[in-house]
Amino acid sequence: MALPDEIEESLCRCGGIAGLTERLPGDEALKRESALHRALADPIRLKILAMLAVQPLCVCVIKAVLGIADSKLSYHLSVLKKVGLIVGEAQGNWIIYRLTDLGGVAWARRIAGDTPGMDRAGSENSGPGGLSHP
Amino acid sequence: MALPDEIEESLCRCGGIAGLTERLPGDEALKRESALHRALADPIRLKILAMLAVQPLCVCVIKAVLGIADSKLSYHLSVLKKVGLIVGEAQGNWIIYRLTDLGGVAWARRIAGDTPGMDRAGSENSGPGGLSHP
DNA sequence: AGGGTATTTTAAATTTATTTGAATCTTAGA
DNA sequence: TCTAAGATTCAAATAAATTTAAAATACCCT
Repeated sequence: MALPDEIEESLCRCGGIAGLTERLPGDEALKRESALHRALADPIRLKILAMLAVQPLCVCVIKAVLGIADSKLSYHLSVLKKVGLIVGEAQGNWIIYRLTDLGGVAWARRIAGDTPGMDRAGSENSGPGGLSHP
Repeated sequence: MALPDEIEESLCRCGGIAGLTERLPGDEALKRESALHRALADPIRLKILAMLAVQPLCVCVIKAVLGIADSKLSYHLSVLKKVGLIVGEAQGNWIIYRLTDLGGVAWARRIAGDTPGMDRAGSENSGPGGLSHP
C-alpha cells in the first residue's frame, strides 16, 4: 500500500492497522455515544436542555418559551427522554421535566459553548435553581 | 395558566418566562452547537475521530480500518471537515487528516464513552455530584 | 505524455428524522 | 358524570441525511 513515511512510522509504533483498531471504542459504545449526539443535534432540543438546566419545568412553560405546537414539543421531549437526557414526572395535571445526571453532564460538556467565537453560554446555574423537593 | 406551586415559585425567582428566556443561549450558538452534535451523531464518524485522536492518518488507512467504500468514507470525512472537527492536508499522493483543536475538545468531552459504565440508558442516579469523572 | 493510485464529486436511490393536524388519553374539579 | 386543561399518540406529508455506483480530479512516476 505504501504510505507517507510519517504515517507509516507512527502507525507501526502503535501496532499497525490491527493495533490501531484495538485502541478504538467498541461498536456498542460508539452507537450509544452517537445516539446521544443525535439527540443533541437540534437547536430546539438544546434549548430545552438549557431551560431545564436552569430549573425543572412543566411542558406548558417550555411551550411558552419555545412557541411551538404541542405535538412538536412532545416529539422533541420524547427524543431527549428516550436517550435518558431528561425525565418527566407526572404531578397532578402537569408533567414536570428535568435533566437527568446524564443530561447535566451533556449540557455541561457543550462543545462550542466556551470555545472561541461564541455567543454567551447559558445557565451556569447561578441561583439555587431547581425544585426544592427535599 | 396556573402552574404547580414549586414550578411557579422558582420560575418567579428567576424572572418568569421572560427571565428564563434571557438566560438561554442565542440562536446562533444553539445552531452551531447542534451542527457539531449532528456531525458527531454517527458511529462511523465517531470512529474516525477516535482513530485521529490516536494519530493523524491518511484516507487509505482509515478506510482499511473501517472497511467501507471510498466514497462513503469521503462523505463522512466531509461532514467532519465542514464543521471544523478535522482538517486534511495534502501530502503528495495522500491526504492526511488530523483532529483540529475543536475536534480534540469534542472527542475529549464524549458524553457516554469514557471509562464508566457506558451501557445504561435511563441512568437516573449515576451518583451525586454528577459532573465529575474519576 | 501516459499509466496508476488516492481521493473526491455527482446524482439517483434509499433511509431516517421532523413537522403537521386530528384524535386520544389523563387528571382535576364542578 | 361531565368538562376542560395539559399532554401524548398517530399517520400522512415533508424534509434531511446516508448509501451506492459511476465518473471525475489530482498527484506521482517513468
